[in-house]
This record gives sequence, structure tokens and C-alpha cells, in this order.
Amino acid sequence: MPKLGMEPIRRAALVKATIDEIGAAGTLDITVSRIAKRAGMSSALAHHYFGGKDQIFLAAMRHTLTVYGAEVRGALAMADDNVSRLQAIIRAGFTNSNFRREVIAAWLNFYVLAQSSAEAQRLLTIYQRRLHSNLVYDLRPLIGDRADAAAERIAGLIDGLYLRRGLDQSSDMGIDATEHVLALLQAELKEHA
Amino acid sequence: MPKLGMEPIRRAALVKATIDEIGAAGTLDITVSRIAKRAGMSSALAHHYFGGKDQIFLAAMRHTLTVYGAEVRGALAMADDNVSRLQAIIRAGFTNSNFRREVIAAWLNFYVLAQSSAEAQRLLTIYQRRLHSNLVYDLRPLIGDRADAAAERIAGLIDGLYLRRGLDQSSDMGIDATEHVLALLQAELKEHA
DNA sequence: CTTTTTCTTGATTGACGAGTCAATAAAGAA
DNA sequence: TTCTTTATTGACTCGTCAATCAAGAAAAAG
Repeated sequence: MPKLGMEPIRRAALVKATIDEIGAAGTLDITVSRIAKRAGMSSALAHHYFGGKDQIFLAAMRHTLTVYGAEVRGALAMADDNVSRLQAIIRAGFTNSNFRREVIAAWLNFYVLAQSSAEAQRLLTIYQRRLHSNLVYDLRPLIGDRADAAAERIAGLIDGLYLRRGLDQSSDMGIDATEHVLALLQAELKEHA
Repeated sequence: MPKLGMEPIRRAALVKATIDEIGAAGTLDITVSRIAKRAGMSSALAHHYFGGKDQIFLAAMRHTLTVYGAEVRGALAMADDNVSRLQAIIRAGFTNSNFRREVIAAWLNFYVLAQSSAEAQRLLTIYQRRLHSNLVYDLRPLIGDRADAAAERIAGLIDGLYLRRGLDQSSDMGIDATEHVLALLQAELKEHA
């Protein structure tokens, strides 16, 4: 029953299935067959559309990054002054959706993949640069020259607390992670040197 | 030519070879055969001494954690007042030895492993608790009740900046990572609420 | 209604890898 | 010397998996 225009549907299904499978396994050590089965098709079809395992992973990574980027943009759209924009960026990193098993697993494994895949490294660098420049954009008007260093610390704390909270099996620790980063933001804003 | 008392030597060689192999691959997706070859023995012998791949990995993780713990203890021994002890803890996380390819790869992969291995999770929790309690121990006399939250932020920033710097292919960024965390420490100490 | 394009899979290939085992060899114990 | 323990490996088993391919089926084009 081949219907036409299947390609985008299949690709999307495979990306979703890949992320779910990574979440279920915790690893990138998963098989194309399982991904394909989860997406309701044969492994041959997965190869047909993506060419190989690596490209499936990279597509999953791009998707994860895209979703995150969209969340940030959405949160920014609803803030007007610099401070609330900064708070929005921070909050966006710790939403419940970012603490789902699969999303955490995806991030952790992408960090690992970035060591050996140039493309993964590239995508991760894009994420890091974007976060940094988003922060600097709103920090500069508030603290001028100190914006860059402050952004570095805030971004580092976001990543670090996400890592720590992501690995805690305890539940809703995302809330106080947010508070911690917001506290750092306040500290960075207050300091006058 | 079987000499007696080989076990500890073989085990140590395998642990080192495992870490090196993880560093070379960037992944835990490495074979027992390669590890064994790197350690100068047959894969059968590796199985004989460790029982299985998982146990080899866990031993490598324990070793990495032990080395880190020793570095921290060594740095602490040479500091007397609370502030220099705190600075020592922070600096210990960003030494050159911690930024070697293999060490970074080990940490990243252990984070991944912690999602699916209870023992890995346990070991990582020990590391996190130890860091936290080391920080609180010296923060409490200085800032009292605020010690706990401050420790959380400092530990988070250490992990986060390590992650970011570890994935940068650029070289000596460990130096300013240290400065960033020391800056946060100063901020936490100054604040009086 | 034939041809081409798109979609799809079962079957197969070729490779690799974890773990086991039987066998060898040396060193110490009895 | 004979027995037992420790060290060691080559060969083998059993399984898995990425990737390919030939072939079928349906829609669109001509």
C-alpha cells in the first residue's frame, strides 16, 4: 500500500523512534532494526531514507537541538525587558520536557558523540554559541564589559546543573536548579566593579 | 612462564588499557579484545580476571574516581584556612591531567553509563556527594546557612565548565574555567543576606 | 494500458564480538 | 615425585547487526 509523499513522515517517525530508543537504552548502542520496528517499518526502509546509522543519530541530534531552540525562542517572545528575557532563557533550560528520560539520554549521548563525530561537535558548538550570545545580548546593556564572563558562568551553571539533575533519579529537582541559576544571575547583575 | 601474583598487575594493566581505549574511541563501544591487546594479553585472560565487559568498565570508573579523589585530597592537604581549601578544591577539578583526552572521555561515558548501570550511578553519586560535602565543610564557617546552596552552585559550575571545556578542541581553556569558578566563590562569600 | 517512479520488505551477506573451554605450562605444596 | 593451584591462550560457539539486493506493489505519467 505505498502512498506517495511518505518520506517526510517516515523520517520524522524514525527520528522520534531513535530518540525514544536512546531514552530506553540510555546509550547510542541501539540497533537500526529496533529503531525501525519502533517506527513501524523495516530496517531496510530506515537505511533507504537515511543511508546509515550515523545519519539517523545526527538527525535525532538536530531535532533535539531544534526543539530546544524553539522553546527558547518561544520563551523569549513573551519577555520584554532584559532581565525577564534572561530569566526566560534560564527557565527554558529546565522545563519538564527537558527532563524527560529520552531528552536527557539524548543530550548525554550527544556529548559523547561530539568527541568522535565532527558533525555532532559542530551541532553542539552551535548550541553553545547560541546560548552564550543570547545571554550576552541581554547582559551587555545591564553590565557592559562584564557580560561575556557572566554569560560564561551562567551557561556553565545551566549545563552543569542540568547534568547533575538529569542524573538524579529523584523527581522535580528542576525547580531548584532554576532558582540556583536565577540566583547567580542576580549576583552577576548586582556586582559592580 | 606463569609467574605468581600476576592478578593485581593484570587488573591494573587492563584498567589503564580500558581508559586509554575509551579515550581513543570516545565511546564505551570498544571490544574486550582490543583492551586486552593494548594491555598485552589475550581476551580470554581479561575475561578470566574481570568476568565480563561491564566489570572492566566499572573498574575503570572506580579508578578514575579514585585518582580524582586523591588529587583533591592532595590539594587540600596543602591548604590551611577555609578560603584556600575551597580554592584548592576548585583548582583540582581543572588540572591538566583532568583535561587529557582519555579522562574527559571516561567522565562523559560514565555519565552515560550511570543512566543504565546502578553501580555506575552509585559511584557517580559518591563523587557528587563528596564534592558537595567538601565544599560545605569550608563554606559553613564562612557563610553559615547559605553554604548548602552556594555549594550546589559551585559544584554545578565546576561540572558544567568541565563539560564545556572538555568538548572544546581548543587547548588550555582550563585556566579560565578555574578563574570563573573562583569568581563565583568570591561572589558567594561576599553576598550578605 | 504500458512505463516509470516511489515505496516497501524478506532474505541474505559478511563481518565482528562476548564469553566459554579445553589444553598447556609453571610454581609451589605434600 | 605427584598433586594442586595459578596463569595463559587458541580455537570455537553462538549470537548479533549494519548494509545490500532483488523483487513486489501501488501510484502517477505518458
